[in-house]
Amino acid sequence: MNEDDAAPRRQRLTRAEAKARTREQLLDAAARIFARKGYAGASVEEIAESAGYSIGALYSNFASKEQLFLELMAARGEHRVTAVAEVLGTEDPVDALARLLERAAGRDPDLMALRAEFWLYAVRNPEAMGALRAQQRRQADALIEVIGAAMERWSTPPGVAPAEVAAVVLAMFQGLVRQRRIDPDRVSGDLFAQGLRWLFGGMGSAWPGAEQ
Amino acid sequence: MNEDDAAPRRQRLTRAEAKARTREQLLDAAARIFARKGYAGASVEEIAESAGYSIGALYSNFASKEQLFLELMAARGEHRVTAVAEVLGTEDPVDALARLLERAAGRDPDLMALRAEFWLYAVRNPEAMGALRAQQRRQADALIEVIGAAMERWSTPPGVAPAEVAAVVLAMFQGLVRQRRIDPDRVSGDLFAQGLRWLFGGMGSAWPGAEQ
DNA sequence: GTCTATAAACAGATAGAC
DNA sequence: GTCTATCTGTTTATAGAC
Repeated sequence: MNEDDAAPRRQRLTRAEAKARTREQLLDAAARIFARKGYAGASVEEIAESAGYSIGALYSNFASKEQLFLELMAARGEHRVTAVAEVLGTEDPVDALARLLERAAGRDPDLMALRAEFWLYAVRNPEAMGALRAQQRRQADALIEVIGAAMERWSTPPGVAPAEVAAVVLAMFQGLVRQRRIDPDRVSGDLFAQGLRWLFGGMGSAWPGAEQ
Repeated sequence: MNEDDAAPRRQRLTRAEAKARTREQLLDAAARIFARKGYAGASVEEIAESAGYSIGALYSNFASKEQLFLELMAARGEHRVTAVAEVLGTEDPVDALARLLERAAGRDPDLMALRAEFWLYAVRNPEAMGALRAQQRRQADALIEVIGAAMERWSTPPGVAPAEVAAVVLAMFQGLVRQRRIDPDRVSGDLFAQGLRWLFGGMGSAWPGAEQ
């Protein structure tokens, strides 16, 4: 209805772009503060200040603290379209897998805390579980692709489902990262790669006493 | 100085016993509420009411909300001296191990939430990490005993440290329990036992392409 | 020892200025 | 669109009655 429709490109930013930029900055700040203080422990004032805005600006972009958190939950995980092709070119799939996940965790030190916060929130508010489930499935699917390809180009076992392997690998990884934060002396950095070797080594051989 | 010293056993409870009982009830309530609402989200009023007492009674027994939480962190984990001997008598160590941990988790549905809450608190307040570390070591040590014995009475590999195996097993278990709460359809109940079979099966065989 | 009442600080959310 | 000022409810913690 106004001239912006005819001339969307101005000197710098249109109003819509400016607002979108503000939203992104607020979401980034929210990720930071929620990770460091927790959902209940973080205040909207601190989030707004950390983004360089006021409380009013926050409420102009998000209906409530809870909706801000939910939007953050839904948005994060989109960025994690892991570089699958890169991993497949290497010789040792286990080392590559270990490096892939270590790198993903090392990129952001607050990431595991935020994930734990998401998990707790979803456990306590089941109506939000869908968002977390979608995020976990994206993560698992990316891993399934890598693992499936690695299993195929290598000493492939017959009846092993890549989806199950991916779940176990992810569980092992997340569990070890959490344990390592508590007791670094007892959980060495190589333990994940070691565990992966045990895991993949046992997939081909049958278990003595197991009929499956 | 009074007659209680001479006659500690009365009709019902001494004053000290009554206070200790109140403390225990408050700690139980705190575990419940902290697990359901989180540390910051729980109010001392709700904890006191859930225990059947008033706020005043709570502050008569604990200096602050934070000290109540810290005392809870230090106390829990004592109860978890797992029944090791029972497991060792069975034929299949993997099934036994799977049942052992599943039972430990199934006993209290709030347990994983409380553990996650402890982890987040300790990550955010490093001075409290020692208490969590002590708790994790007790848990790991109990598992090391079971695994070490199982590894010995069975197709024992030579250079595998039970402590490392225990860490990996625990990580896999905790990770799968968390994933299962998010997406039960993709993480079946048998997956943990399956993962254990892969893991132990691969410990004996060398990995193709690995020199260790 | 535990309860009631209250103090003091802080939270989430809103209204109107600019 | 964003900021300042404020309303309202809730929180931790304390003081004094019993």
